[in-house]
Amino acid sequence: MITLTEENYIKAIYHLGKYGKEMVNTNAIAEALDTKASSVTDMVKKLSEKGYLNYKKYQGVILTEKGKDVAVNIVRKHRLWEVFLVEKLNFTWDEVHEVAEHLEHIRSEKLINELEAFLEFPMYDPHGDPIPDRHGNFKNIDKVALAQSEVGKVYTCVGVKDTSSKFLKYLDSNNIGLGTIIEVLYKEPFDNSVKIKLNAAEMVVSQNVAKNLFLKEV
Amino acid sequence: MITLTEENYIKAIYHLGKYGKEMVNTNAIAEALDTKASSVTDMVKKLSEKGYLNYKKYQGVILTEKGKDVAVNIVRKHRLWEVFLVEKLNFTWDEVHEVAEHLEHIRSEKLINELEAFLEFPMYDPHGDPIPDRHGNFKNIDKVALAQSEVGKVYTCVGVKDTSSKFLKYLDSNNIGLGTIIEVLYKEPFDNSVKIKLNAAEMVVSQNVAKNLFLKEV
DNA sequence: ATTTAATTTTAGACTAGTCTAAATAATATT
DNA sequence: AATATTATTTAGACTAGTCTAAAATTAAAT
Ligand SMILES: [Mn+2]
Ligand SMILES: [Mn+2]
Ligand SMILES: [Mn+2]
Ligand SMILES: [Mn+2]
Repeated sequence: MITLTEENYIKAIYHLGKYGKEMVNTNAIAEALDTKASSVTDMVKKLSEKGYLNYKKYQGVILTEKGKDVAVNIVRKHRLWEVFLVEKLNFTWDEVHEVAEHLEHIRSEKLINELEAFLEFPMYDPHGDPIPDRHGNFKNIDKVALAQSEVGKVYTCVGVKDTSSKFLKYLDSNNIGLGTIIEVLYKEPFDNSVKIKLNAAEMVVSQNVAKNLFLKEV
Repeated sequence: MITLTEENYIKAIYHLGKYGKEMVNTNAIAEALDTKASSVTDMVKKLSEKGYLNYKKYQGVILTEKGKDVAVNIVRKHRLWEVFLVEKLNFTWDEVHEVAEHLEHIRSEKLINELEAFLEFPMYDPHGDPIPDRHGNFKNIDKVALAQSEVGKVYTCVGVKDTSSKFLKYLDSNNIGLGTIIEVLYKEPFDNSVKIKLNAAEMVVSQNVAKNLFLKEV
């Protein structure tokens, strides 16, 4: 039996370690889950004993295959619920995360597979993140942050890194969303801000924004 | 803050006490929640302190208005999710209860109100039970158990008392469901079994079945 | 190579919820 | 009315998860 709390730890470790590929240290987990480092130490010991990850004292943890399977399954549920909320229940992309955080823990194979079919097997969630299929397979779209884009080229917005309500509302208020066409006009070396063209208008976004907006060449 | 466990206790007490109108004793709660009487005592003390019910030692508990509000809201969520599972996700009426038991605890006003609208404001759940509106109002249909029906009259099946998978599958295998027309042919005094006519065929059902099937005169 | 700082772990305590076993109260039976 | 039975509560212990404060380890800076 796996608990809701254990699932949250495993998912956090999965994301912090780039899909479970890198080691993750204690403080990073504590930060992500808004808890204390000592609590994390206790939990990773337990998760290690249960076979979800490998733990070396003072070194950090890395997910096992078993741990990655759990993580991917939760991510799958999280993203499918997000699609449901936006497509069927009139949620906006800045409202879904909090609710999906709870729905992702509902345990029913039939529920999630039927939900997926009901939504007609969506490939991406409302933030542009890929949705794993029932076998845990998914492909990452090759995308580049606006901060790493090239001046003069034209891109489509395909995702966001920061999924906080604040950031998403900022994008909304500037008419930036998935599918928006963006031309990179100029990069200011002084503060790394970027001048872009969208909907025939020009605007300047900060480095912070440029780092959290993912694009794909058209 | 109210916990998931507290919600389950309050809902159980609500059902055991006929919509929170009657006192409920410790053992009944323990039985319903598959827990021990001593655990119940601890919990009702806490729920009493939190104002969800009135507790008198050795006497039992009865829900306060605050407690009833919580209960009705959980029942609302439970039944709306059941409708969703049957109407949209191809669940059968014997599969929904277990999953709804978890979904009912997801806390989001917007979620449940949008879900209700998405389902086009259903009046009844898949077992014929009424769904409270967002203000907690609902009306009980006037129904009678097959065991209390009158010989010679014709009824429609409008609900079930026992919602266990076993009972519902029994009904399925005999082609009895909500809306089924049933004529009461004969009541056997010896064992209180009932002979009925449905779909032009005759069959005999046990007292146990007769007590758990709700009908309405046509 | 020491000292300092940052990170991580341990030790001990706390809450929520549960259990068993013993004690108490209420009810039923003689 | 006294006794036996049942229902309920108390006492003490346990697990999951968390915290603070102190100890131990690792990494950084002299
Ligand atoms: Mn979560
Ligand atoms: Mn998302
Ligand atoms: Mn429940
Ligand atoms: Mn139901």
